[in-house]
Amino acid sequence: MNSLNPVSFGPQSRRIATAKPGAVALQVQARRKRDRAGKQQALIQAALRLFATKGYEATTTREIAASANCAEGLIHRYFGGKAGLLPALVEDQISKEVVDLGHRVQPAPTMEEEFIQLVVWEVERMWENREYLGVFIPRAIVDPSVRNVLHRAVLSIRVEAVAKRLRRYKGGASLSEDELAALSESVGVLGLVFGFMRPMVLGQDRSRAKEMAAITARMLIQRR
Amino acid sequence: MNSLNPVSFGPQSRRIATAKPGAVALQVQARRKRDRAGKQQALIQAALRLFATKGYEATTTREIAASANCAEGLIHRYFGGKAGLLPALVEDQISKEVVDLGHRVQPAPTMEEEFIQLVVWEVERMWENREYLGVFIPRAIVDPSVRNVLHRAVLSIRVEAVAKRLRRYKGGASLSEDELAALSESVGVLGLVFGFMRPMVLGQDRSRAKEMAAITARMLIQRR
Amino acid sequence: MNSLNPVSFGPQSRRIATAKPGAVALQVQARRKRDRAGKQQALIQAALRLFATKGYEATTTREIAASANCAEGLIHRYFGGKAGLLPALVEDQISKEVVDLGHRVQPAPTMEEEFIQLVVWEVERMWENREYLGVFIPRAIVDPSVRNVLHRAVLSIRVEAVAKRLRRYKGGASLSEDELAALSESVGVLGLVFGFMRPMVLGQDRSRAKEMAAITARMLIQRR
Amino acid sequence: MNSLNPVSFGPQSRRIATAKPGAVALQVQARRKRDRAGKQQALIQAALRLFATKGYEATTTREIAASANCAEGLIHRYFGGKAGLLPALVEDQISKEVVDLGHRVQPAPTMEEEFIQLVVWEVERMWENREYLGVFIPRAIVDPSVRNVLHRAVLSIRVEAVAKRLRRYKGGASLSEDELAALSESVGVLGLVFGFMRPMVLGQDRSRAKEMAAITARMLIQRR
DNA sequence: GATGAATGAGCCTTCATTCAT
DNA sequence: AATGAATGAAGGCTCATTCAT
Repeated sequence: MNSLNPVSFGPQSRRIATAKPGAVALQVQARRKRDRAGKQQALIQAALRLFATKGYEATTTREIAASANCAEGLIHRYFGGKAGLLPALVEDQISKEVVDLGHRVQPAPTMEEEFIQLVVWEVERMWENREYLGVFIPRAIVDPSVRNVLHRAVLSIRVEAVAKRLRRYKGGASLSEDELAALSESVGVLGLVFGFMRPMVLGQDRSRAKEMAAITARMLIQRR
Repeated sequence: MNSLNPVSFGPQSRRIATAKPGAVALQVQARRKRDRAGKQQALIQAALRLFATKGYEATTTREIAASANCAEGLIHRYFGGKAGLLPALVEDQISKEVVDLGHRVQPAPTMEEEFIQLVVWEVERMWENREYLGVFIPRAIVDPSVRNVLHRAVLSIRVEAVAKRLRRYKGGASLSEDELAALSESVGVLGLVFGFMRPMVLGQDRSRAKEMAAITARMLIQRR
Repeated sequence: MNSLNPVSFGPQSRRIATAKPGAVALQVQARRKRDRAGKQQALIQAALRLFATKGYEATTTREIAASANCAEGLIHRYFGGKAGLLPALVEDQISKEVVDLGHRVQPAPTMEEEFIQLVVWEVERMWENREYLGVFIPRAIVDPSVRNVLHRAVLSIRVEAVAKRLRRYKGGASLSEDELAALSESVGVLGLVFGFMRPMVLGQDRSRAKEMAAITARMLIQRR
Repeated sequence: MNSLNPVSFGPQSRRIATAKPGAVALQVQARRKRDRAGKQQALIQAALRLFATKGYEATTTREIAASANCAEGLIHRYFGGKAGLLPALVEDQISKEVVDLGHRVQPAPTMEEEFIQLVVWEVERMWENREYLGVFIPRAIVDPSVRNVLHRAVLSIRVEAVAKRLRRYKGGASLSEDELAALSESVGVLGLVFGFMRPMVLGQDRSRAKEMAAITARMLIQRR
């Protein structure tokens, strides 16, 4: 079908191929590798960072692509557009949340200590997840459907695990069910407040926030 | 919203034809009211509502102007642009925050009750201010310089007032200075968490959030 | 509200105003005049020309705006987007189609001559309207709803007027109603074919096309 | 579409798992069939249909490839890009246009009848080729170099054949050379107008268009 | 001073084309 | 040779800002 072109249609090609002539061999090698999973992860990570740093709306797809070192079009191919990155972020976060409480934090000898160490651990976790929280808290404020996602991610899944751990202690017997529930929820609440809100929203020094978390936890649990 | 908008006619009807020709001058004045303060307030209120509802970036100056029933250009004339509405919002909020704790909440008979009532009151206050918080929490996450504003608005100004009120009680003698400070701060923290975060960010039912606030407050303050 | 800005929010303005400093006075004067009707017409004319020259899809809003010497945004403000220019084009054409047959073409002495002169006139009209036809014929092929518009514009409105003029002649008595109708329609058909299709679609020389139109018209009307 | 696609399985089922391991090679061949001519035809047909239905610009190479059930890249390999499909379409059309007038339409007893039957036949032909016309008429409007192609395809090649057939009749003696030429051309013109323009561009009912074609043809040829 | 029409930079998205596999 | 993942230029459109009225 090559030479059969007796019918000439004037200048056809409107998009002229870019030459990109002097490209360094290494660069050329770096570009155009087929690594779907890798690119997706890179885009998700870049989006997370940028959304957290500048806000969702203020972040451009151009920036995300540049930061992920891949083409802008992939955002649309993989995630259906900028908006599709948000669910993808959630997915990604969930898939990484395999780490169980029990596997990481050894039970403490007393309930008081147990509670405090759970709070401290949770504060740390929230800090680690500050980028996710920084992206989704603003969205939750504006979009009710995001609130549930956040509620589950931040509180629900923790509460029962914490309650179970606290129930093991004899001292727990003196706690009403309501109080136990309140304590269990407090772990998440204190984690959120002192791990994320204080340093990221209210600008408090992080080590001070951690101290305050411990003090408050102690006050909640200690009885005379 | 005090001295302004003295002539409220419901949805400000514009351009109602009048027969009297001598009324023209007055009409023109009515249409192009020289009511700078009023327009400013209207813009601020409209911006607050819209920013809170849709987010700062997603809100257009057109919408704000339309909602405030005045010209888009005024946003730039009065506030120097869309971004200038944010400091104006803060100013406005501060100017309204003249209401003092003492004038509204009568001291309770016991420190326990006092603490709980302060917390409950604070929860209510945060809920009332949910629009401001909904605007500035997302901005604080993204802009460190906003964090201080928020810290002061949410916590600092309260802490000392609360501490003073708690110190009046003899029972307070058994509290260390650290504990007293922690309690004082807790008022703001619990207010923020149960008054704003729970209902507006985590989607929890508001009455349930209030209950939880009271339970947690009691646990913090009650000792056997 | 000027000096009250004690709360500084870091760098706010993201879009920096363009200076456009050395602009010539004349240019400055040329720009930014308020002339809604004029701009609309300019856009419509520019769109018509470009759509006719390059095709609807191949024409960019950027080009249209540049060609009309106004801002791209106006296309969306006035016409609701690129697609809105098409109905606007039709409107515009209709509003200009006030010229009536009778006011322009004097009746000829015989029906034969009358018919021929009507055809010749119609050929001319179609050539004058070649830009509109060049825009809407391709769209009609693709969008059935456009066909009716075109049908009316090209044929319907003419047929009755032509029939009326032909009926005046005694010689017309020898024509059946069917034949009269066919002749009336033929005016539009011949106009379209020899005024537009031949020169613009089949690349025939225009003067040759006009000759052919006259010959064909004569054959249709002349009887031995 | 003759010799190709010899193994048609309805909607070509891809990747049906087979137990036989020895069939792998055959399967692979089936999936990546080395059927260049077939793929080319499939692409051309798909392009023709889509271009005719949605317009050239509005059709994406993705769609074409999907519709032809082969890879997007082939469009570039075989035709040098999207634009290359247009000449290929013309080629393809020409190669199919081997059918001669004489082989299909038997001469009529009188010249009048002959002329009318040729027109009717041409109307039918244009309708059959409406997809090609729908693709190339819009292009001809925009690209002068296409007009010649279309002129030849629609008119030139017919005229001489028609003239030859009409000359056979004695009645034809009474026609001037000019009139004969005009009649010969009229066959193509009437075909184009009533076979394609009327139904596809002006939205007229096709059977009505055919009637009109016959009436007009009769008027052209019949003399008293 | 107030208005809102006009501006145009920059956004998200599409899609022809390239090229590693 | 065939595939389709990756690319990125360019498109339509939005909207903060400017400025003639």
